Amino acid sequence: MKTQIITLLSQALHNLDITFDTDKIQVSQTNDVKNGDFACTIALQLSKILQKNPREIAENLLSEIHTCIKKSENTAIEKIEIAGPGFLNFFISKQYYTNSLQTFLHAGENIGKTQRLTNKVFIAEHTDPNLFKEIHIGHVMTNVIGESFYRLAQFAGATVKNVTFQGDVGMHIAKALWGIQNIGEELPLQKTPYEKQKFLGKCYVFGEKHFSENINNAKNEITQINKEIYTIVTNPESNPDLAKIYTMGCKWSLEYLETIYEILGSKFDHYFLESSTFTDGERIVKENTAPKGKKVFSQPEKAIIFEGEKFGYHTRVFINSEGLPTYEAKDIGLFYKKWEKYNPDYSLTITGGDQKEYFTIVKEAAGLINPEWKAKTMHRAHGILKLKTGKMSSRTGGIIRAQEWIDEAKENVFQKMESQENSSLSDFSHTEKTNIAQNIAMSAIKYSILKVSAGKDIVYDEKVALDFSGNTGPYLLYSYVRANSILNKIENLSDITTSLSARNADITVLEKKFAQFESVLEISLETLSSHNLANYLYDIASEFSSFYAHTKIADTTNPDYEYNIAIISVFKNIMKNGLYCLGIKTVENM
RNA sequence: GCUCGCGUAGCUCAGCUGGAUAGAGCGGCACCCUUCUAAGGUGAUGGCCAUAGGUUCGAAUCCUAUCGCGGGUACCA
Repeated sequence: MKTQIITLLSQALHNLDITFDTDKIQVSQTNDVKNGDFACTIALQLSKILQKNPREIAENLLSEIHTCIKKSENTAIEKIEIAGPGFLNFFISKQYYTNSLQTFLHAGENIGKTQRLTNKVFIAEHTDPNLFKEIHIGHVMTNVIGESFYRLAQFAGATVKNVTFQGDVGMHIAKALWGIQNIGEELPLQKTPYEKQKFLGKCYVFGEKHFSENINNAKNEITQINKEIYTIVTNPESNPDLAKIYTMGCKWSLEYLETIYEILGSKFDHYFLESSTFTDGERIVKENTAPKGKKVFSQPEKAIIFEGEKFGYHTRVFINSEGLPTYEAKDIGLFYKKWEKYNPDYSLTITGGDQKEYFTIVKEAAGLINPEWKAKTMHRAHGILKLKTGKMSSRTGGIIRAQEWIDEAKENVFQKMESQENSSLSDFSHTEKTNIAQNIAMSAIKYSILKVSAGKDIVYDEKVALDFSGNTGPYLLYSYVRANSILNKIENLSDITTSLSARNADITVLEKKFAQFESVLEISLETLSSHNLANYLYDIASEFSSFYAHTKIADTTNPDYEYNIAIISVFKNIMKNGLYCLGIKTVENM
């Protein structure tokens, strides 16, 4: 409809011999019924250029628009008014809304899916845990944001690849290995994957503490272990004892990670490991180091560096003075691997905000090696999930484990479910209720992350996990459950909604918002801001709740019965697909 | 120091390619279950949009400066 109005306006402008760039015509959907359905500021924009009173311009435009409408036999626009300083307010006919509702209904469960990125390969890299270390709430944040973009790209028709880059070599591993050797505790061989992971995390913290405070010569020993790890991955025989605990630890971590990915709802197409990228990274960096090669990097002393100052950034080390590749070189290796494996059109990486400049610099260097790497890579830095005490760090052990956060939320939801009166869940088994509780808890966690614009810090306090009313994930799920519950009671649903006649009562705000769904999905992906989608879904859930409270929907005596059912049906599909794009799984009962 | 980002209601945040009276949620106040799930709905209250200038018919939005907070700043990731 918006484009129709713009076409109409540009036609009218043309007829009046006014030159104005069509792209600059501003038409927006209004929030207040009295301002019509769409408003245009064209007369205000023109007043500067034409040196005329905006209302006068609006009058002239209006009569020309009417002429154009008559010629084109356009019936969708019912009325146009001039308001305020010179707004043109367009009122749309009921029949138009009936037709579009019918279209949305026809789209069914595919509503929101487009072909925009067909034949494009889109990689989403996120979560990026370090083996041996604990998975904390910061990882959840990266995961939730990344998963959302993965799904948005999927809805846009792209060939999507969900990947993660796991750190299995480097100082953190050395610290953990040293910790295992020196902590003086028995290995939890018979324990659960979670207990094993906790043990590894504890060893890491132990090693880190001894390293940073250099207790018992730990610094030298750990540095030595770090060097050996790089050898072990290609030749385990170089240090069989160390290789044994290294392999064991990696296995434990990977096993546990699978369980947490399962809970988070992420399925990865590929797991990149640092151990398999550092060789390529190292090679490529050396090939491009002055005096030979492309001279991307230089080696003024022992370390190989990238002089970022030339690009307005700062210098970063790619291969350290020990001759070992840093994370920077591993990332170069990752660029290489991604292109070798997928040759993506879009390669998105999600990290914390503290890596914003780091990533920009590595991307800059990568672009000098292969321009495509830079051109097709996007980076979304998100804020830090902070404790009130400050930035959380797994180095110091001051972390909140992802598992604990989720378990706590799940337990809270379960309690809430049990305390509900008139619960529809009374016949459900404990397992079924637990599953529902988990979905609701995850919706609360995911939505609390996605509803604010990525890039901003989230200050975590206990309430985040406890908050289930208002602008929250459970509120959205609840609206879905209520809509679903109504539709389940309708027997001949498809018969009712095949051919609608115009609504007798006024057009609802809810159905006006349906038309925005597709563009919200598009904007969310293009601007890498899922909070647009999150806020949109809250908006329609809120409209739905109000509609629900004021209208008896399943009332067959209501002349708008069929129309109302159609609205609810479309709402349900939009909510389901919208939540899917946020990585939130719907529940049928709660 | 340099550099990037942020500062909107008591709290947490939307709104920022300039447009009609700056919007939500939470908390507090007053109502609503003889209607499909009250994890809900309705109403009232709550704002020098950090500060000071500038551009403009029009600024929370753009520009400049100041203050406050945070990230980054050579061998961590």
